[in-house]
Amino acid sequence: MQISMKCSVAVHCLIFINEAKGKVRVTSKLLSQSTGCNPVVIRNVFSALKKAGIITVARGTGGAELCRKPSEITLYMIYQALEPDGLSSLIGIHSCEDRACPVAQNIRQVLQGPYQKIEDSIQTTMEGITLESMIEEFHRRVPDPRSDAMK
Amino acid sequence: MQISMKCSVAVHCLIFINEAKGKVRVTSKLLSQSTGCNPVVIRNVFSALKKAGIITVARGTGGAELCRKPSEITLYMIYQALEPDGLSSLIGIHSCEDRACPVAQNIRQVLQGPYQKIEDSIQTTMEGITLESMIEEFHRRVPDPRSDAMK
DNA sequence: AATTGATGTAAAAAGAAGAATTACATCTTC
DNA sequence: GAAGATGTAATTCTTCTTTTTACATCAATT
Repeated sequence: MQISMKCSVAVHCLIFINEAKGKVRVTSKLLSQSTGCNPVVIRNVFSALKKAGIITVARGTGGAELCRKPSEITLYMIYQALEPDGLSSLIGIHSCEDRACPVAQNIRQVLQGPYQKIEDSIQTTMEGITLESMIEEFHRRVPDPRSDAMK
Repeated sequence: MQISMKCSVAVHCLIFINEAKGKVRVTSKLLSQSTGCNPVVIRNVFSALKKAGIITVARGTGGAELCRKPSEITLYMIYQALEPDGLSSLIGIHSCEDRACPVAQNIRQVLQGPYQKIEDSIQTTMEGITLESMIEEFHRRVPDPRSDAMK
């Protein structure tokens, strides 16, 4: 399983929610139009982000809002929210433990250390990337008319 | 696309080839029995490792051998040999550039930096893992009767 | 309280990607 | 030339991801 589109869709949603703050009510329909995904996909992303304590979603009336500061939301939090199995789902090992060959019987154990190192390095890198930094990058490309950046 | 079984199968093959050196001729059939994969899968792995200059395979008579020292073979080399598209295939971004929304138009660019960082960290970690270290780990679990480890 | 427009989920369907297999050409040694 | 291997294209089989359908629930408005 790759670091899938779900993750990039989630970042898309979060940036959108941040930009829309105080302007428009962010519904799953609105975001489905912006992302090109089905509204159900957005709602599932919402559901995951909500469970992770990243956003709140109003029932009935609708509308999503961040419930943390962008500087406190890391890419790793977002990824973990969407992928219940975490990074270990990123790596696959063939199964052959039941074979007579000693290599077959031990390959999983031999690979475990190296693969753990890879997962750890991904996690560390992801933890160093905040939503805030991505929003800043976005504003570098699309200056906010309200902000001082235009002066 | 995940860091797939192909990669773990390749490491399996390389350790096997190293262990078999001077003892038995390593054919695709033999490794298919050890790994549980179809011989064609093994031959495809062989083909990729051969192109990467990691092993040589004798035609006609058969038999694979390492053509580098295990200390010179990194996990990244192995991975790259098997995945032509490299690490970028590990991460997916939804496509929505054609939409009117400014977030949609820029999300790809915004994510590019962060995702590049992740790929770089994976590469660095993989480059630090050698076949030699994995063989050592294997021997810690299955002492080689020929080696001094048994004395 | 009925309507409207939204969320929350389960479940089915469609599509894409990975892996296994078949088939056959080619090669080397005996 | 027979036997046993590799090399590779092409097909089939599976599995996973993604999309879509369907419907229950909810909150504000009329």
